[in-house]
Amino acid sequence: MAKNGNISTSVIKRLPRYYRFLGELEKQGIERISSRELSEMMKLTASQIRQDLNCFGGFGQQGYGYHVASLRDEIGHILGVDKEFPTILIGAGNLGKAIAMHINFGTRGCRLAGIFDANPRLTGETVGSIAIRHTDEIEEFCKEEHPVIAVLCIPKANTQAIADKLVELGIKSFWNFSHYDLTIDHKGIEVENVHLGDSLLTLTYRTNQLGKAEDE
Amino acid sequence: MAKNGNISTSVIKRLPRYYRFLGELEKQGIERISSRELSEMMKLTASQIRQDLNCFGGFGQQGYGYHVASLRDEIGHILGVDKEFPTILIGAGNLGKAIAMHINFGTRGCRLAGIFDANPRLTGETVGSIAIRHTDEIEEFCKEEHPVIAVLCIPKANTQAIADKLVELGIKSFWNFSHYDLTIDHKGIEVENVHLGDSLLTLTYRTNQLGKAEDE
DNA sequence: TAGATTGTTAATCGATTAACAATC
DNA sequence: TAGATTGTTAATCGATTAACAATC
Repeated sequence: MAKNGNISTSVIKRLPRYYRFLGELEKQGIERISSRELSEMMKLTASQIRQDLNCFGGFGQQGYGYHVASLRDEIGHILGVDKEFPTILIGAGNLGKAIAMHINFGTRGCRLAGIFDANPRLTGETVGSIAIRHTDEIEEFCKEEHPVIAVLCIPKANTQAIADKLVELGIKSFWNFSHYDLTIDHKGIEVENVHLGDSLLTLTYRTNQLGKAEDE
Repeated sequence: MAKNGNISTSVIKRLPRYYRFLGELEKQGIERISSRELSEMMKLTASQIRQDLNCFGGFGQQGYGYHVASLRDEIGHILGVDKEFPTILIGAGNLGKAIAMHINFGTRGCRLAGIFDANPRLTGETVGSIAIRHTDEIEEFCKEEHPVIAVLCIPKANTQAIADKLVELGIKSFWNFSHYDLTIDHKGIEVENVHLGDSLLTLTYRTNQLGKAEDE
């Protein structure tokens, strides 16, 4: 299997969604599904599903379809849900705490190993079962625990500097929630910028368009 | 101006980013910028920028470029930042509170008018300056205040039912954070699904690929 | 075997990039 | 005017969809 290699990002971005839908199907006790049935559930074309899955290998069987449980396992494995990338979160404000509590890192190949904040008043406070450390301790922590992923929930002014520092300390991937477009020029570093504000603005745009259509 | 109409979603999704970068430039006191300069900052092509902006009108001037402040204003207007869509947020758990506190609704064409939670113990507690109401009050609230946008920070099991109810109460647009793919079949309803877990999972995938490349 | 449904190739569609005439 | 840079058309590229032979 896994004739992996250069998969387009369009495909990659659909994989977690397949994974979720297959999880639901499995939970409902459904054993097999055809690309056509799945396409109706997910509101995309059967062709696209078959095309996407075939980037990684022939997971289906002619005349039968796909075995839900094993397809889900395959996709999970491709995504890396069976990994345990040590992960740190920087910035334990409203958003940082919420991300720490709300996201199940464990089911997504990550292990949340440490939380840091520059505010000494937060030091020692716990989020879930994890104590907040002061940011001064990041360096030592990285040398001991070798985290690979950093979640950034910090003000935009500090983001680039902190990220550069973290790269030196061995961080390979950033999940960036600050209102700043993080770019790292070193290669071998991955960045996922989440811009919640941008997401809301596109909804505002579409809401506004609804009103205009009415007027015609 | 505004030869608006059927703009592709690829373009729409880039608009908030243009808006942010132009805001930064304006803050730095930069008056004019060419598509080439902007393309270098934003890491996309000058051609794409000119193409994108021309969907809406000729905002530039040959031989000069674009006037930063007025281009920003134009894009802001297109996005609808000058609107005040009344917005309600349902689910005042970790994530709901964080969204309420962390997102500046006002600068994005929205006015956060109410926060609701099913847990009566939260009723009366304030988030920012807004008191949490019990979900039983949503109906009355909608009849009085006519909110247009709903932010859903609720468990996936309830999402579809609550959304359907809200459509009846006049909500036009959903910003959905639940781990559920909300689809509304009524037309004239907009949905923006935010799947933070999916976002993390694509980062896990890429992090995993980094390790593999090393082995070659 | 016959029916169903995949894997895969070919056709279409849309988005991005390149090029250049228009024009400030 | 000459130089710069847009607006816009044409060319390219990539992603999606359609079609169908392979095969379970």
